[in-house]
Amino acid sequence: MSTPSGPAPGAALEIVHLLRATTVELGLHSARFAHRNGMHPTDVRALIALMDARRAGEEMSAGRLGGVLGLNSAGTTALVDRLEGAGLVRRVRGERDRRRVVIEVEDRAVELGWAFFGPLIERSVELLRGCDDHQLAAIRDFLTGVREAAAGGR
Amino acid sequence: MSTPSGPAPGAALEIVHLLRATTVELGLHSARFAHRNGMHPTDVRALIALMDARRAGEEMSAGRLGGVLGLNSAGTTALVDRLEGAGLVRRVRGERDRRRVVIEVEDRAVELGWAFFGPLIERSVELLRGCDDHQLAAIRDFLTGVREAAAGGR
DNA sequence: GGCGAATATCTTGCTGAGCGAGATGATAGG
DNA sequence: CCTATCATCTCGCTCAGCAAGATATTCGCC
Repeated sequence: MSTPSGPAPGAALEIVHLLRATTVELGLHSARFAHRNGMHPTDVRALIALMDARRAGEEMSAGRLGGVLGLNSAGTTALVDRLEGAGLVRRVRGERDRRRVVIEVEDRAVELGWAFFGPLIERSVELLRGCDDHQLAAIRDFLTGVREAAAGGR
Repeated sequence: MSTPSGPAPGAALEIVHLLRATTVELGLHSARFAHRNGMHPTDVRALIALMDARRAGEEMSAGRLGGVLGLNSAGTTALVDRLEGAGLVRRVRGERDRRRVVIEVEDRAVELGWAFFGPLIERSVELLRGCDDHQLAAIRDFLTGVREAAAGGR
């Protein structure tokens, strides 16, 4: 009994382990989605980044997409070729700056993603429905803290 | 007003989004670890699986490792060749069944992993230190539920 | 005990994602 | 206009992972 506020000694480590296991499982879930649609993990990451940008109301150019995913220009071109060939995105020449190529997601990709990830999202929301403000704040603070710690590791 | 106990309408969705962002950030963190040590993402996943097995007191054979990672036998052999060449694991012929090859992690790999992931783990534990039992239970139940939902998607 | 089926790993040859270097097309500054 | 710069694409290559088959070991059956 040396921890003044900690309720159980190994409980925290157990939760850290559980977060890692959850991360792994979500990764496998994405991999299944990719495999089932003849895609690669990078393609799924690209679609997620594109949809995030769209939700934020931002344009995503080819170069920026490559930067987010850590690809060089050649790999980015090949990626967009794959996605465009699969009918999931389209290239649109930049209006203001005609050097740029803006990548837009087709509705089909959004539907595809929602059909696969929708149930998981709904289930997650349902899991949170039984929580009070105090508990939601704890979950939010924990995830935010871990995310910042992981990002802070340079 | 349709949610009887839900405290805020969009708060749940926000947390789901936050979990995904955290997952992405943890993946990037692993990728940095891999890149910094001249490894590939699969190599890191393999080391994690090996250390998990060791902590659970189980032996990890080459075939089982490949199964966990979703590789076929050829890819598994190449993976173990890489890790062995880097001095991170060693092959040990099975004692009871001499067809098997048991993969054991070298101490060096454990130290390497701890040096990189240790601070993140410690920070996570610290984040949980301020939580009471009620909040810890909420975090645990949420993560467990999401993990099961992701795994349940076949 | 010995023989054939089953099991675990390794070898060979190939496909394709991603990298480095450089070409092509578009814009801005003098 | 002419050059420097920027965004993207093309070419040639490397290497992770797959499919198929070779090799070594064990187990069941007679």
